[in-house]
This record gives sequence, structure tokens and C-alpha cells, in this order.
Amino acid sequence: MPELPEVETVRRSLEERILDKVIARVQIMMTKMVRPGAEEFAHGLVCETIEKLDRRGKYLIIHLTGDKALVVHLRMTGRLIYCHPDRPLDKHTHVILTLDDGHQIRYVDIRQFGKLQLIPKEELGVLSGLSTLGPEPLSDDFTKEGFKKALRNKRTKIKALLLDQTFIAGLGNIYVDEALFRAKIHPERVASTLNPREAVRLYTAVRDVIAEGIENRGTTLRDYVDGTGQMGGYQHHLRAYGRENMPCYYCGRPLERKVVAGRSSTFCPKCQKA
DNA sequence: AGTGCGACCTGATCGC
DNA sequence: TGCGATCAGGTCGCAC
Repeated sequence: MPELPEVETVRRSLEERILDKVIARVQIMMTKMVRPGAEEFAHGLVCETIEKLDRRGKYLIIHLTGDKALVVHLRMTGRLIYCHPDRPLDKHTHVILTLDDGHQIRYVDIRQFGKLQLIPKEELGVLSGLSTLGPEPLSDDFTKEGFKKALRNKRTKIKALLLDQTFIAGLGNIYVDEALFRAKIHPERVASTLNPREAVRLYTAVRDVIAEGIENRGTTLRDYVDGTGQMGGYQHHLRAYGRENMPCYYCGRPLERKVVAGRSSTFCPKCQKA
């Protein structure tokens, strides 16, 4: 489910509603979703005030006023929903945080792959997965020159590289396919073989698709919704992902689908030459 | 260093 | 209508 634009949309939609609220009650229906144990998780959160909401890659980081932070990863089907307690419980609701404003934040996750981790803030810098993330694609430290240079010594397929969170943070299968399509680069191209013009095209494409994804409040294929339960809109703008056999926007020929880097990949065999 | 697989889960869809 | 196979936005660990 959620890639950077979806997580950022969740962050924004929650931020305006839960900032400065106090967590009054914690209910855990499925203990494996939380870290450390249920007991410690609940006790660590109760009476804490929500100070700040950050995002890094696909991680949502909820800073509390004490020395702790709640790190959330939605994986494939996780949802964080801010709602009134009267709203009927979704079938796969695993954790409920009740706030002092009378509302709740519910963690719902059909496939149960996600994780809510309560950790001391000083451990944010060492948490596996989070601490090893590459640059944010929209930040100043993701530079054209740095990107070009980094591609030069990578012998892996460009699709695998863009999916590698330690290389660049936040891209997933959808936005990688979109970026490669826009840059007219085949997903199986070996990264080091991209010429400078291609590298720049890809750099620009990555930033553009991520920015457009955020502007459109993310992509809803089936499960994704923001912090208020609203669907995204970027699914109407996709040009490659999920468009197998449909006409290429550039040349009109049917797009092809193939497994690359272990993921289903859709591309134009004519415009994105191998 | 890079690749390919299974594992973790539920549910939608498709072919028979 | 039913039933099994396949696939899904992510990541991790392991074998080669």
C-alpha cells in the first residue's frame, strides 16, 4: 500500500487533528502489531501528549512530549484512522488510542504486516530500517549530482535500486514504475549504464511523480485511505502502473508486464528500451 | 555485490 | 455455486 505520498498524506491529515492531544487510553487487540510488549507499549503511551508528526521515507514518526516516539510502518495494508468512537469497528482493527478530545486513532491492518514501535527518541537514529534510509526525494540533500554519481557504481537493475530504501527513501512499486516510464528508462537497465542525460531525466521524474502523488493525496488501489478515511486521487493519473496491455501515452503501443527485481513491473517496450 | 526465494497475512479475482 | 491457484502498495533473512 503506502509509499511516500500516501504516508505523507496520512501525516498531514492526522497532524491537524491530533497535535497537542493527550493519549487517554490504549487498547491492543493484536499484540504482535506493537513493540515492545503490549504492557510496556500501553503504559508508555498513556498520559503522553502528541507533540509532533514526522515522516521519513514510508515511516510515520509520532513524537510524544516525553522521551519517547511512536514509529509506525503501514507496510501493505495498514491504516491509521482518526474517528469518533461511535464509528463501527473495522474488522481488522488491532490497536486503538483514545485521545482526550474524545476521538480515537485506530490502527487497522488486513494483512497484519505493519508495526507500531514505541521507542526512546534517542533510538530513532539506530532503529533498523529507519536509520539506514537514503535521502528524501524532495529534500535538498537529494541532488542531481549526487544521484548521477551514485548510479555510476551500482551494477544492479535500476528498478531494484529505486526500490532500495537505503538508496532513496519512500519509493515503492507504483512510483518506481511511474518514474521509469516518464524518464523512458527500462526497469532492467543496469544502473551504471545510464548516461548523464538519462540520469537527469530519472532524477526529475522521481521528484515529479512523488510531488504529484502528494498533491493528489496519494494513490488508492484498494486499501489505502488517509487519516480521515478519505481515498487518494493519484490512481487517476497513473501512466504505467497497472496499465498492462493498455496504450502507451507516448507511442500508443500496448504496455507490457514482467517481473523485475521480484516485483510486477509495467512498462512500454518501445519507449523504455532495454 | 547482486539475485532469487520464502516468510509474514488476508482477501479479491480468475479460470475451471 | 464452489474451489483452488494466483496476485497484491513492503521488508527481512537466507542461500547461492
